Amino acid sequence: MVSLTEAIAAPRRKLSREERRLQLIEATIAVMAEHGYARTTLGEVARRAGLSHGLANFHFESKEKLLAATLDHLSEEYRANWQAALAAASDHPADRIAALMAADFAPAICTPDRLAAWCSFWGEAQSRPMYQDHCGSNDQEYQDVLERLCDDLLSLGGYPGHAGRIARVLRVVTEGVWLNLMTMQAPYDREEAMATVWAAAAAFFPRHFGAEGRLSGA
Amino acid sequence: MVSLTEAIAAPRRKLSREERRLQLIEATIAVMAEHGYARTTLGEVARRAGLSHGLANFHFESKEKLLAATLDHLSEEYRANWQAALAAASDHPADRIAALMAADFAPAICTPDRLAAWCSFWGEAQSRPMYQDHCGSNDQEYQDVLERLCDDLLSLGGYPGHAGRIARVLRVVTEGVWLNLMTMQAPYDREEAMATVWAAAAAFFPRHFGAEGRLSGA
DNA sequence: GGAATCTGATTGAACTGTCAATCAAAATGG
DNA sequence: CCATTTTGATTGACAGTTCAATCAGATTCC
Repeated sequence: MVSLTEAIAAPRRKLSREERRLQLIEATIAVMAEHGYARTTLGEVARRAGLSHGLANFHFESKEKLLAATLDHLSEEYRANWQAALAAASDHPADRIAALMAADFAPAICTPDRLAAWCSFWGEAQSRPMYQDHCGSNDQEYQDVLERLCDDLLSLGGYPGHAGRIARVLRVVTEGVWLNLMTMQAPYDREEAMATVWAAAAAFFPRHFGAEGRLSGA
Repeated sequence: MVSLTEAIAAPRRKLSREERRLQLIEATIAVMAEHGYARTTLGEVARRAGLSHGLANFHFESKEKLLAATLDHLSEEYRANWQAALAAASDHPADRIAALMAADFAPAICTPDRLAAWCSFWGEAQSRPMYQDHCGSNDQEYQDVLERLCDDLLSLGGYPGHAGRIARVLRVVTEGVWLNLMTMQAPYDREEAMATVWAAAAAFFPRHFGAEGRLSGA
């Protein structure tokens, strides 16, 4: 017999396949951030999600596939975020570059949990082939888009320089800042992190970027 | 003194404390690079060194202390490398900055094994307090030195900009490039890696740096 | 009722840390 | 200069723990 209160208080025991998978993936991100890759166990993930550990195997077949799905989730989320930012930006290459760089620090993307999870996947040799399978093409696409935009802005602004290398610098500055946010005892805040990437952009494109980001008066 | 043949044919079963510790540390770096932090076991380290796993505990008390000693070793080696490079450079801040940046790509430091080991320590949440204890002050010292040099060069060259942020950009570019070398399927070579950091330096200090590094005609 | 979902006990493998025995080298003594 | 003793490095077996994966059975949904 199911009472009304019971039905309200207790969420459906049975969630849809996708909802349950997502719940386990989010728990995996949280556990990875707290305990690290090495100590991310199915038991801990299940406990965090309030489920039994057998369920993780039921939905993902193996721990390895759960981790792969987690990486896929992060990768897709990241890609959707920068593509949405690009879609909302104007046609001017400087605006598009600014949108791309700011997107990496969007509150939904740049959370301690997610940064830590990314770092775990980068750092763990064991996960490297998986990373390349799941993220290699996304990373390449991002790099290609950014390089093309840098090339356009170099022409438009009459700047000297090598588009590929400038794009790579802008890219690794973001990754490096992310790494700083993870490894430093007392990291600087989001504000200062963005000021750092704007400093890099301003160095290459001084008439289009300043310490606060995109210069509108150009 | 042991005879020459003896030294070559049969390595002494008994090495000095320091030699044995170093041997185990080097084996740890190799195993971390190959199997990752999560699958770095005392047994595997010992096997790599041709010793029994009990010996690792005998010399380091615990796995955790072996990993801490390994991080210490990497950290000291890194620090000695950049300090030696600085000592060999002229007084001109641009020369000193160039020396510092080139030092990170010295063949002794920038090996696949060592890069992978660094990435493992960065990525593993579990090792983060240890990293801060053992490397926090070294990282800070490097950053302070670099910032001071950037400040000097800004004044000397009459460049605009914020020394702290420029120093941070130069620093994270190197770290980001290191990360690229680890995570990319087909990474660019050392030559291109250095060209990338020179592009960053040239963006901030265009009269002192070019695509090939330090400009001598300034 | 039957399929899909979920639980928790169980199994077997792998790992860390411990310890008593062993052994090579150094120290000591004759 | 050789024999004996001592030292401490080294081994390998063992105990205790943790974990991934399995599975039989319970529960829930349609």
